Amino acid sequence: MNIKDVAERSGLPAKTIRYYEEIGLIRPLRGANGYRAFRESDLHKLSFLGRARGLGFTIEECRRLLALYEDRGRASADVKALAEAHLQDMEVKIAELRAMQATLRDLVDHCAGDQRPDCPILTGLAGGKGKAAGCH
Amino acid sequence: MNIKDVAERSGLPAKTIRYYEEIGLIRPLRGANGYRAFRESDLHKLSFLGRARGLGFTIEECRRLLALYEDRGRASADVKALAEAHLQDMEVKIAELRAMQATLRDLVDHCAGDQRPDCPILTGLAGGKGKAAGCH
DNA sequence: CTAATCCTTCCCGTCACGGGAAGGTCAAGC
DNA sequence: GCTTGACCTTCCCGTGACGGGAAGGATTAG
Repeated sequence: MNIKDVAERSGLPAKTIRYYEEIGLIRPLRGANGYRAFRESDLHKLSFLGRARGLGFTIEECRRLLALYEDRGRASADVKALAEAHLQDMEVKIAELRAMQATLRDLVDHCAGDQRPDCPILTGLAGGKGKAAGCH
Repeated sequence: MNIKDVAERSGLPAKTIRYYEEIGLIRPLRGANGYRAFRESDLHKLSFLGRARGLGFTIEECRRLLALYEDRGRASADVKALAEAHLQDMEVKIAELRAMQATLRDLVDHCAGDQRPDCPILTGLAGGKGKAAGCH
């Protein structure tokens, strides 16, 4: 299989696949012409990576997941720990976003949104009376 | 005021302040020694930027917000539109995170998390039976 | 033979800075 | 006057996870 075939079948852009090889996530063979020659196992790994990335795992987390996936002697506890840590990361990010949202929504709700220049959003950002800061 | 003073007073790192000057968000004066000489108005802008960044606005959004802030003839509708667009962006991001969370949580809940190698998380990522993809 | 479509590597750009080197300046203490 | 230490300056590289595009070789269809 050439790169375009695995790209289509895995749903990943060719650029991404080359990048994954560059950082050592996959090691496709090479044909006599210098072209990458992907095996089914490479395609399989790429699909795995695509799904893991789609769930928000970082590349380094994906690397560990892939290592666990290939390690027949793994303990499912290790996989679960990795996944739960990631769930926790997402929880934190959501909380941050929600906090920012709440603050901004409050400012927005007090803004007339008309042709006049008076704007509680701007005075809030300028450190006016409202509680505007987004300290984490 | 030298950079360290504005850094302390604005809560922004000196590196960030230099960066903001480099991209034209602020234009502090320069002393004879080449040092940046910050006015109160510069400090004020930096605090504004710090709060806007704290609410998750991108640098370019901050640039527009600052321009609106300095434009006495602005319409509050323009500010509100910018803020509401950002609220919408956050809404989308939260929804994405929640979707990923839900999928991963489902996989995690079916994982024993013990010393055995069988792991629904890995089989899910490998494209097994479960619904694992995180297509957006 | 040509044209189109692949493939390769290489390098720069993204976003919002952080780290650190090399070197100039300033204020305090001796 | 001299040193010490805390400042300041610019410059360049690194981050994460790729995307865009150039320059050039390979393959395939007609």
